Amino acid sequence: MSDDRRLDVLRAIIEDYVSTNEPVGSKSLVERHQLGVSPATVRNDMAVLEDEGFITQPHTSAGRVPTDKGYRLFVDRLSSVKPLSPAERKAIESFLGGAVDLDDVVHRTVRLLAQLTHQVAVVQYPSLARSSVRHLELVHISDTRLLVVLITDTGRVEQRMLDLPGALSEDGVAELRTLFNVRIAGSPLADAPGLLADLPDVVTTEARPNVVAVMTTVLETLIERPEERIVLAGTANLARTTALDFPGTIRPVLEALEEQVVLLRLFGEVPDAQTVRVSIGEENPHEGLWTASVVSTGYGGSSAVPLAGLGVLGPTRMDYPGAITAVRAVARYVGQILAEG
Amino acid sequence: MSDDRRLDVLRAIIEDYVSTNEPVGSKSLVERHQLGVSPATVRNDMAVLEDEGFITQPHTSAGRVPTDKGYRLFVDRLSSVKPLSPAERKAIESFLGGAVDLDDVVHRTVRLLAQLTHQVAVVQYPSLARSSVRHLELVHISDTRLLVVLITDTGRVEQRMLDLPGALSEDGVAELRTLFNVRIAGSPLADAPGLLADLPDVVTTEARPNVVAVMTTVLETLIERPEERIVLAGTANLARTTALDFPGTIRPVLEALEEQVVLLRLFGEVPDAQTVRVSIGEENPHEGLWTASVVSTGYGGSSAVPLAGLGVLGPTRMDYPGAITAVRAVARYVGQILAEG
DNA sequence: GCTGGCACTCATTGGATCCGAGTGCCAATC
DNA sequence: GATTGGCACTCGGATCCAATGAGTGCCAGC
Repeated sequence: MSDDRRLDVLRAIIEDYVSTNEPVGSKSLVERHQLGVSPATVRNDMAVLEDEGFITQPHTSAGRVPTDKGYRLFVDRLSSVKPLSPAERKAIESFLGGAVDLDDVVHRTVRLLAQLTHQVAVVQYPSLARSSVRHLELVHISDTRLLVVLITDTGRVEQRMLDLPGALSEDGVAELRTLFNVRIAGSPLADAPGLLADLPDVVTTEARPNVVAVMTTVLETLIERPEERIVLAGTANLARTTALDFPGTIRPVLEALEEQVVLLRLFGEVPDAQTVRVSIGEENPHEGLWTASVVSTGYGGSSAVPLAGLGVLGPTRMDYPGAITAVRAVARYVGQILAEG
Repeated sequence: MSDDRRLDVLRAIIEDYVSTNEPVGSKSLVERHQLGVSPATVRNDMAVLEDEGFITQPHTSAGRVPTDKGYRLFVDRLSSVKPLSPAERKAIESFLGGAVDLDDVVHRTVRLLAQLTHQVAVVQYPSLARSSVRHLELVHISDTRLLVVLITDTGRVEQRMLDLPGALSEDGVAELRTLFNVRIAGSPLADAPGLLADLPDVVTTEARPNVVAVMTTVLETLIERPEERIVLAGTANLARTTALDFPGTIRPVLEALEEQVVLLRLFGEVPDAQTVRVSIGEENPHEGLWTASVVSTGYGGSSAVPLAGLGVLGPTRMDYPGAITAVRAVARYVGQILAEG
């Protein structure tokens, strides 16, 4: 039964190709790995692997290159988990530990991921919808102007300036503040519309316009503005790749990375925080990313319902075990930090 | 006196080179422009221009390409201001007008600039140091926990969680809030340390630890964290450029753009909001940007002391008049919006 | 000072050739 | 039946060469 060896050959091909970035031939394969067979045998195995669609040759007289399907098999069945070195673990801990607020956490995370994996890193801000209200602050600017500040338990802060339809004193603002906080403080943002729905009915007619105005602003604030929700780092790593990785140019990839919609779809259904999802080449939803792979996972929140996603993106010729390990570890630490903060 | 015509020739060379991205020869020059002289005459002028270092030829039998020095002269003396089309003006106004808060303004601005100029756009967040305190909000989370929220007149919000050395009731928090706001609300952040310095001395001994704790946090918050202060867009435009623009690869440029330190230096001494600064090729401080040009200006604040900078970056082969116009116009609109909001 | 003419340069292009890495296949071997 | 050495074959890449032509510099004449 030589099925096992064929998989060994596939693994060897992928490892060599990832590290050398050159199509790998039967001879160099047996030289670099202890396969215990001759090049001719390996060639037979390679022919079968090619028939099955796991590898391909760029041109007749060249070595083999893994296909998307080959990487897929490698990731699913062949790659053993690569443990994090104590030094790396320490680096993650100390680098993320120094963060002072949510923005800082997110930015440190994305740069750390880019550095660990030498790929493009992508981190999504904790979703507003899945956070809870820590506090709603109303700041009296003038009698007809109010600053609405919404603070979530993940440390996110959203604010809006608001022109009131009627005048409101400092004390009036304080009343409003209590009115709102009693209802929504501590509750998930998603529940806010329901919790506030009856507000206009429980206040006096004259207070109503102001209450409605504040309520409208608060509810508007809950609507995500996708523009600001994703942060990138390490795009320069894309330029490190060669013509074999991205046919022609990295431009479509850079363009895809600038479209927030595309990035959001990468985290469309984030897996739970324990699972790392790998999306290879044409498995990706967006055409511009068909030459790339994405390793992503959820972080924060409960493990079943993560707060948001993070991950790395690179050429399909990627060190998957390394990327998976890094992504998982970073996600875990970020989750911890958010839970503490 | 043929000096004028020589400058006309330089202008023509730059215009052609910018639009065609190919070294321009004497023959095609006279074909595309009404210079009123023969190719031979133009050749003589070109020889002089080359002697003076304004143009160069990539190889002997090729046309001429402008040098950094040539672009410099073009920008300083030759380029007439390109007016904004009404459509563009309208687009700027409506696109920026829809912004709901500071983050939104900044992100819309950077994307707008990238789209208008087809270059990489860079926008710096309004500097904390040059803003004033609109309000300092202290939110009582528990008796030993406080959320400090600093809101500036530019709409920027910074927050910190704080563990108190001693217990503090809701009323105590309210007192503290007043204590601080009376002193610093409305004042420039830069003055805050001076305005708060006497605080520990005017409160009771038992209140002092808490006051000092809050004070420390507030002052820490004033220290800029450079990591979050700059936003990019349009990096995909870099990949659009050819081998002539960036020798070899765009990687050093992308790398420079990821180093916040480098970007901050681009705005090191922002010119006043009326002036647009152009930094060409090797005039740039960072080696990675020696093949690029930066068009930047200040925005917001008083025109003498702008709040921060914005600009675009691209190959030295850039449409300078267009970029200058776009940068100036966008800066003006953003300044207006910040002043209103 | 401008222009037409002309010899010269040299990157680019296309074609022809060689080289070699790598393959597929087959007969021999274990 | 799996493995292996041998061998013919393929074809991309490197090298060389000649032809091409865009563009130049220079000069004599207007």
